[in-house]
Amino acid sequence: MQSVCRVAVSAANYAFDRLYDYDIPEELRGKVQPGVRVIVPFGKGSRTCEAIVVRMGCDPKAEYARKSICRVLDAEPVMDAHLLRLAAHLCSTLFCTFYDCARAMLPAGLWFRRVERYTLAEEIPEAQRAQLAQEYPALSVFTRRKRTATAKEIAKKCSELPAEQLDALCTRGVLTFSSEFDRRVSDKTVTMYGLAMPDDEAMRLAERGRSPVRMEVVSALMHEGALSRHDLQYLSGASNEVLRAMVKKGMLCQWEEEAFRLPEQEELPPRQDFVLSPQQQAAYDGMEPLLLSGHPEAALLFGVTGSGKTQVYLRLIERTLREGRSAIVLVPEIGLTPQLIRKFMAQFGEITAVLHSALSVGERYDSWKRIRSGAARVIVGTRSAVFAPARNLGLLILDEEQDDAYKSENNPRYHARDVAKYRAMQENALVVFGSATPSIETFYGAEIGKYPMFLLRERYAGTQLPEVTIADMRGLIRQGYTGAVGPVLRQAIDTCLAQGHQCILFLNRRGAARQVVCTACGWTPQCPSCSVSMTYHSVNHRLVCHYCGHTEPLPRVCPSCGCTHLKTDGIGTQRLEQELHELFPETSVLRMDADTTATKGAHAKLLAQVADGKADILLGTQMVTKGLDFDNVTLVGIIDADQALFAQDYRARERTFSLLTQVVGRAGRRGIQGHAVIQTYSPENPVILNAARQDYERFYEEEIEMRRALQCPPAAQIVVLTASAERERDVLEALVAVKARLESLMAGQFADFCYPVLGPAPAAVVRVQNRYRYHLSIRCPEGRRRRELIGGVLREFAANSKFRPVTLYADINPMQV
DNA sequence: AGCACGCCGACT
DNA sequence: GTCGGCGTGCTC
Repeated sequence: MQSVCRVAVSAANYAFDRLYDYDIPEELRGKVQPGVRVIVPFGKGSRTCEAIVVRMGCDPKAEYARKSICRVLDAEPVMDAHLLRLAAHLCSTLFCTFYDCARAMLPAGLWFRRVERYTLAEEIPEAQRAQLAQEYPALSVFTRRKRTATAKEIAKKCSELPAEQLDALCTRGVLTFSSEFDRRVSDKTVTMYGLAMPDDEAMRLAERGRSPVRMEVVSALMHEGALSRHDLQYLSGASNEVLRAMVKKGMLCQWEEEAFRLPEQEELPPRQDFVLSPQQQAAYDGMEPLLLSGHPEAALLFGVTGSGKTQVYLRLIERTLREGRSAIVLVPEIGLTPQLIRKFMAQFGEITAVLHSALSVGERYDSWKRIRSGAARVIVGTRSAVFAPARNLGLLILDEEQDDAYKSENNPRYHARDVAKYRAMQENALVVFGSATPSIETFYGAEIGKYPMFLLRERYAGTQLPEVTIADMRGLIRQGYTGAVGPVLRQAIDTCLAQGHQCILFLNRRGAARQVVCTACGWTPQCPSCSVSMTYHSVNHRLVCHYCGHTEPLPRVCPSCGCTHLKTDGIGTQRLEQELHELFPETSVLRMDADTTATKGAHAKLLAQVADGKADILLGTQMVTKGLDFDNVTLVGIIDADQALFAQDYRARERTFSLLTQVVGRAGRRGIQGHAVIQTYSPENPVILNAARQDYERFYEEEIEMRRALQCPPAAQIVVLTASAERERDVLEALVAVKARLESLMAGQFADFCYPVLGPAPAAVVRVQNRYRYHLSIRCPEGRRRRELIGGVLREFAANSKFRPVTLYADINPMQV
């Protein structure tokens, strides 16, 4: 039996993240194996530290004294050989530590200990408790006020856990037992607040106390009736303390409510048999041999919006399952709707597992365990589900593969597409990239013959593509139109409503992006900790920073000149909602954006209202673009198509094209000719024209030329090194030093890997949460030399205490530069 | 990161 | 003489 092993420690930072050798004490020999987590002494002071066993054995020419493993945390591995290799591959290509990868790959539930709690039943009065305590001394831990205690607390007070007493008390109904994770990221319940007295009385009380915050709380609750803690704090700006005090004063009442749950226990619709259309069947027939080939494959399923890609996925998954293998389906965060989950649940029943950020830590952990055990073999989830410990993986599907949500913005800054390709290669699986508007990278791969491509050109059930009108918005203001809805769109809405149909209006901007400007001196409110101006939210009359979430009330007078005329400018969904109420007073408008869907379950409720025909106009941001199939929606309006084009990064055109194409595709689903109106100030822009024609190939041809000229992906990869610190000078000094180091290495040792280093340049938003951010960028190909050069420089940097206040990280092809 | 070691100034 | 300031270096 092996007596030594090599581990990756959690305490390591990038400068000293390598494998460390440890002795395995005799009594732990059988328990230590690759993939289990252990506790080891580490560093000068031999502090205890968590680590993961990466392999057995040790460095043969090691001449140092080894320390010994203290404890083994897992009975069975939490990472199999494939995932261990994947983690090693990711940390070398993405320049992060092994534990950064492990934390991304494993469910949060593994990192927190379970807490076992005993609670004194409500109907037990204090006197009875005291009496029972004579028979059961364990009850002396509880008092009139302390009615719940953890197993640890009880064990401490009683010198040892009186398990028999506690069991007996539980069976007698005196105590109840619960076992939960001690730090839960998202709970199954949310705390709700409501007024505990009549509205006017509460308001009078708040006024008498001369407390503006309390008045805000009362008025918010007067409007909404009841609100979750999160929403109430957002609307009123009240702190936890204020709310607690108001509950204590008897102004508010507080209760727990069930939070958003995925429809797991809900009755599932019966499994539907479906027949593939000829083109779907052709795509399936093309991919089936790839699935069964027994070696790694990748394919692009290029299907226009509404062509029924999902049916092809379902058939491929069925086939995978028949081979005894499992399948992972990834969807962008925004695409994972209850409707989609229900579809998979109905088809595959209890072997389906869902991995999604709305799950509580416990639920996520349970899903993960079911996958690891092999009980769940169809995994549907968002980005991080690409790491699901699927047994015998046969198929990986990335739906809407061009979506930005597949790229992680935190360490490890991976792209799910690349991880999927790597996993497929290692585990001999098939990857299917599905999209109506493939990313330029993927389509390029298909063009050069790297991936076979399968087409779905017709929309399901012969639905025609909508007729598209481009509405030129130039010069309208001069003609007296000040609103967001121009005459062409207005006419189209009228026609649509007159026919008894519904319409969707899409505004590519968040909630209430209204800039505040002082009409006298031009002052605009800035976030105190970020270099962006704050926007005005009319629901709560507050200014909000979209980068750090800071909010403050809208000042009555301009703090700069004292003028009382502050103009709240711009168009947000809220303002547009008002405008629509004025234009179409008889119709019901439903708004769907980050604000109205903030409360749990709100999203599903809104969708149900549209499906039931209770709303004539659905108005929203990004979230209305995907996955919504409503038979009665015949008109789609895009308020401001140019919005996404303004961003200067290389992906702006692609994002705009994809967004417009998808939104346009929402109109007219079944048998009815749909209509789309695109409002724009640049009606000759080729991206907009191509999107209106739904002409992907033409867009691609123009875009790939642009990417070649600008040396952007897929023509080249961009490595961006970002430095941040509280002092701007530190950031710049550090980056100048890093740039000099890179250049000197590329002049010498790395003469074979020499590329221009650009920068330092300020990040798109220079200051976020009081930290300044600048970056360097290098366009260079991936490979061993890049890993050595960038990895070496980052390691040197992390080891250099001179740069202590500055953090530096690398990002490959970041979403926004 | 976090801890020990080490080499100089202010102190009971 | 020693206590403690933080610069330097290492982590199996």
